Amino acid sequence: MRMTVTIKDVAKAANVAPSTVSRVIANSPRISERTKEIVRGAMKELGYHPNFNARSLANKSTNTIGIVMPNSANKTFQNPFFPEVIRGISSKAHQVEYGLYLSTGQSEDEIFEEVQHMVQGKRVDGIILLYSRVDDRVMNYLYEQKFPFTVIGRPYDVRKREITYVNNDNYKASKTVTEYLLLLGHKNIAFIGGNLDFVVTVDHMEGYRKALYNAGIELKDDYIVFHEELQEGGQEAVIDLMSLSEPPTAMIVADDIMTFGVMRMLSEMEMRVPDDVSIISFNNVMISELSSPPMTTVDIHIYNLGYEACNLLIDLIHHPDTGAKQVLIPHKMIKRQTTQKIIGKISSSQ
Amino acid sequence: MRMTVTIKDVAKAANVAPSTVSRVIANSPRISERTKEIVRGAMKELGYHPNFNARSLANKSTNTIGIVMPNSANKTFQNPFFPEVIRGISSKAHQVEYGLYLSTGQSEDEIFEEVQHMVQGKRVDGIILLYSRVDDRVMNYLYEQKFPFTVIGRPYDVRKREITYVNNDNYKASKTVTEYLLLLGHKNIAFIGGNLDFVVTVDHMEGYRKALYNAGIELKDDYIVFHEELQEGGQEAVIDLMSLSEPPTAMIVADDIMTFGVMRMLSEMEMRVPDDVSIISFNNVMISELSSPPMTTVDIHIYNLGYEACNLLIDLIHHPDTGAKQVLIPHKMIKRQTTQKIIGKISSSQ
DNA sequence: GTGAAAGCGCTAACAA
DNA sequence: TTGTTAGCGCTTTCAC
Repeated sequence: MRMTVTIKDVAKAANVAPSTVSRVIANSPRISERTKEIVRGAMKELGYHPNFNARSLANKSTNTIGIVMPNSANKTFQNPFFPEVIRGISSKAHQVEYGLYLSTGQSEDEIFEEVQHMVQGKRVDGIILLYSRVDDRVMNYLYEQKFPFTVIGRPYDVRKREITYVNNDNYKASKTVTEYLLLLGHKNIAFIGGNLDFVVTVDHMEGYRKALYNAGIELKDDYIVFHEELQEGGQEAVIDLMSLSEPPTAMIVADDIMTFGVMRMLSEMEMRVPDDVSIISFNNVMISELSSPPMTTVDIHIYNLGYEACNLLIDLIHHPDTGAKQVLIPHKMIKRQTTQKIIGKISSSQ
Repeated sequence: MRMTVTIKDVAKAANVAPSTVSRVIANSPRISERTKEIVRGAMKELGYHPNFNARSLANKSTNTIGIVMPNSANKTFQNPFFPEVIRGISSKAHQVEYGLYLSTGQSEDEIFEEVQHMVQGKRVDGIILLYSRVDDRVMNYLYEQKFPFTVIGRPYDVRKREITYVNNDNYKASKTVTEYLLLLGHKNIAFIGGNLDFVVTVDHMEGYRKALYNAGIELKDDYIVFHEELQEGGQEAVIDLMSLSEPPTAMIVADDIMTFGVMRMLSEMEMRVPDDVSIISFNNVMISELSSPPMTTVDIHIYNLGYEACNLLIDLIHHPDTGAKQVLIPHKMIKRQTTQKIIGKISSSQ
């Protein structure tokens, strides 16, 4: 294999000093156009490419950002949500010529250790957390280290204003969606949430409660279920809910993929959607429109979440001393065909 | 912010030479347990973490592998296939303490340029290509550079044996699936393939042709359609196919996600699956079992594809001079409920 | 506008 | 078993 060509080789070939070559790479204005051309010529001729690690070492900056995903041991990760956020992140990162480094840990401990390595080993300049957990160890660590990071989702605790994040107004979205169902005449509305450790689940819950409260409808514990697993979760939830003496006529589901499970189980039980049960869920991932019937869901603009998170992070890296920022990505309810007025149905009480 | 603690600081604190500390990090057997302990103590005390870039520079190895995805501009990337391969890759990578670096390019040109940077800039030790395209520029480049890389899918051309890859026997899978449909009595079998630039599509096609040929059934061009887009693609394909004077009674679909589109459109046309049309597709991504009815599909063991690709790559990096290897991941048809015997010509019974 | 030289933090010969 | 020292390839003062 041919030897690597370094800055020195180029310098020799162009008859200049290594430092000059370095300046040409950085396109320093203090170098004359003439020598720039000569040097560039030599670089081309020799097939020179700057060594990334050498630059990073001298520079103390890597031009790469770390992406930390929730523990991929469970199936959470299979959610098309992730490719889509990453697509958003990628897009911004590519614009500013930053690279992406991915966490590989499968358990919480592994991830934590990995993040420490990224940070202390100076492997990345900043980190994006693709999730927000209640009292998350990784987030706390990053915060204490004052390492640049942004979160997709909102921090649960009081440091809200000291942490840079991008989020949807999940509380509001959930509230609206509940109100919508209420307007359609539903009174027995179930809530199928994700893992309660995630802040988004908490927010969804609160929105749901508030809407029911405002409408003067009593909260039924039986109508509220949480499930971690996306596929089985949805299915189990349906079994539980439909076994109740007064089964719900509408369901709010935390995640589109879960909705597939919900609809699947419902159809197995020969319940029709939306005739027997109305459903609204969240996210609007690509395949959401491909359910039969296509699902009504809240588009949270996943791509934008990723893009903006990256944008904020880049800012933070360049200007570490400006305060933390928070960005809210607007959501939008996409009405498709899993919701319907409750008219004929006599099964409702009160 | 506190100064970074380096190997020298540790050396001083432990009263040894920097090189000794370095050897302790590498856990060299030539260092006595006693000094190892002392040094480790000092490391802990000072909160030492090795600088990744410095190591890489001195080492000429980065312990990270690059993942190159197809251009994420189009929706291909949203396929849950990708999180799942990456999960497989992650898993192996984490075992051997390798990091993952992700391509961010959106177009073919951008990706090509990026790969060059990764390779020439020594940013990664090896690369995994998550797709195999006919006559792919990136693959050709890597091949010429003799840079360690593995492909998920098979190279199209004659260099088959000189390139390390992991693949399914897509030809065979497609042939089997076609034969199965034939056995169920179907004669009008359509094929809905992906982008013909991808080798997998070619292989699927060939398997389908071969099975029909063996059965003495003439190939109808009208029954063969290709679509790039997963969602719209499936739907458009159905429109075309069902408009034929003799519409197919069975369909082989390149991808589970596409099948969702296919089923969606079919249900819109009030065609029932499997009563009116049987469907088999490929991949068995997580949500495949959540279609209504759950789809029959070929499980290609996506996770294993990723895991094995990473495994091969690590091997290649450590032993660049052993020849190229090829690994075939077995597939398995998962019979669910979208296939059925064709009994009466008129969709009947039940 | 350009060059010389001192690092960035670590590894690996070569010595001892 | 451990220390000395010369790099790895680049950036960046400080001179000129």
